[in-house]
Amino acid sequence: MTLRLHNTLTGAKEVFAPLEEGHVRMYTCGPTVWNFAHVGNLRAFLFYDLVRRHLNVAGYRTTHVMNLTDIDDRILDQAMHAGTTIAEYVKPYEAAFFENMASLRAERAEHYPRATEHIPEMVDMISTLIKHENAYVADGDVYFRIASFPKYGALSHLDRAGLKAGARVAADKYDKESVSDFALWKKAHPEDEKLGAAWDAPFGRGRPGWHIECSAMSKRYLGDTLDIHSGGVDLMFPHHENEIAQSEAANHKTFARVWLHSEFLADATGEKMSKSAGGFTTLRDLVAAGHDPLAVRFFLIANAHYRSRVRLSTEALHAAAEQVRRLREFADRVKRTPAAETDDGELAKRTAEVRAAYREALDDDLNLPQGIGLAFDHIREANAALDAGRVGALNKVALLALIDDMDAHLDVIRAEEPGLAAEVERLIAEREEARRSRDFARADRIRDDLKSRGIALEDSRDGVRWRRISRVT
RNA sequence: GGCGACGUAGCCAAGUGGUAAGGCAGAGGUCUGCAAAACCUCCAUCCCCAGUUCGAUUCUGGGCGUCGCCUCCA
Repeated sequence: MTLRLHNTLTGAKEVFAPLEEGHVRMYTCGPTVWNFAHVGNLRAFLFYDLVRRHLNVAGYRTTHVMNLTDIDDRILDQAMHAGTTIAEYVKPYEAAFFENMASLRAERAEHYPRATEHIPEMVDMISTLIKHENAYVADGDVYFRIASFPKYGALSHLDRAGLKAGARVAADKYDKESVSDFALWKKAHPEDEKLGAAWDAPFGRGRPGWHIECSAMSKRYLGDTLDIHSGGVDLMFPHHENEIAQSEAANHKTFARVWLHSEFLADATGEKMSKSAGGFTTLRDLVAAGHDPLAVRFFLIANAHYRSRVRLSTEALHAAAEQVRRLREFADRVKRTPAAETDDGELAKRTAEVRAAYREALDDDLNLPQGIGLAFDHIREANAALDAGRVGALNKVALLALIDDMDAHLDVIRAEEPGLAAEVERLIAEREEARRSRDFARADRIRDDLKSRGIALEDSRDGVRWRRISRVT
């Protein structure tokens, strides 16, 4: 089983092997905590989660770093309007980010470095770049000299001529040598002091530019060369391109060996969801509309391949919720069904084949949608076998192994249900009483009532089962 | 203007040079007090045109359409 990943740098799927045997160093671009993350942001973050989970499945230990950008122009603006410091302004959004990640069941990264806590590392790197003449000071600001880095544009495949032809580069008010030179350090303005957004540096008091934090913090936690660097496609240019320029000019080493970029999420109109464009949807919005975070998770990682665009829609979320429901139902059924006398040997063999095929799909550039499709096909077969009483002890073990394989990525199957409220339990008992006395009208009334409150009941030979259901139809 | 992606059933979506996984929705059944769940059956020739080929949805060219990046952006 060979893991192959699509490397943006080469535009091809490549066999993946980390620099250090058995250990993957991975840096992923995290949130700018100036606002609540929208579902598009969350898609990227869950993509990182999928990557790290599959690396673990493939037997690698991971050191995963995800930065928190807690200083940038938007934060400065907002903090100013709010009359507070950037550190205070950012707090609730940072907390919301971690809440989102938890309810979407993303595994925690090993490190979540904050930009403002790594100013010295950035200052060091900028000093090195100035010394090497890859950067220059202009009126208190420091810029990276793109002319000093011939490889610039290799990742995004944009050449300098193309950039100029864009003609959208604003007329610059600063003394940059070239319009495409980008800021490493911005001179402090008086108002920055009140916001707590100014630091001393050999080249003048100020604050860091956006890109330098990733170069400095990845070096601090992962060293000069990363195995994997990933982010949304929209970070490819200029952000990732700039990171490469800074890091490689400063360290004289390959910065990241593999670049993974996840496609964006579109809103209902089919256009990219973005904060600046106005309308965007947060996890909180979806939950308020009755969607289960587990369905949102499934939708974001399993509905479509990470390199294809997806459109957020109620229908798609509902389909995702149904798939989650089916998976959970199946897992539950396999677990609670007593082993049959007969064990269908063919079924066990097929289960092993499906497990292998599932793994292969994931190894092929993380094709989770394909893997899920294969699994669902088999689940139908397994359900039929359960109906027919052909699932014995061996088959149960095999099927549970398949479920575990899937849940290693999905993590929506074994996620535990919230406990039953005492009142709901009482109502179920009451309904059972009504059924025993054949008062079906009353029994149905109770069931309907529970359903409207998001609890579905199923009568079966071995008792009443309940489960939470999506309130969205 | 430059660079790029995509266009598969009502919806979402995987995929391959040899006549198209899966999920949702829908229809009909089995089971059940009724439901639900589960299972069974039904439901597409892959945007258009031309070319390469024994054969293309899959390769090449053109067209149409949608979208992205080139500017803050996951």
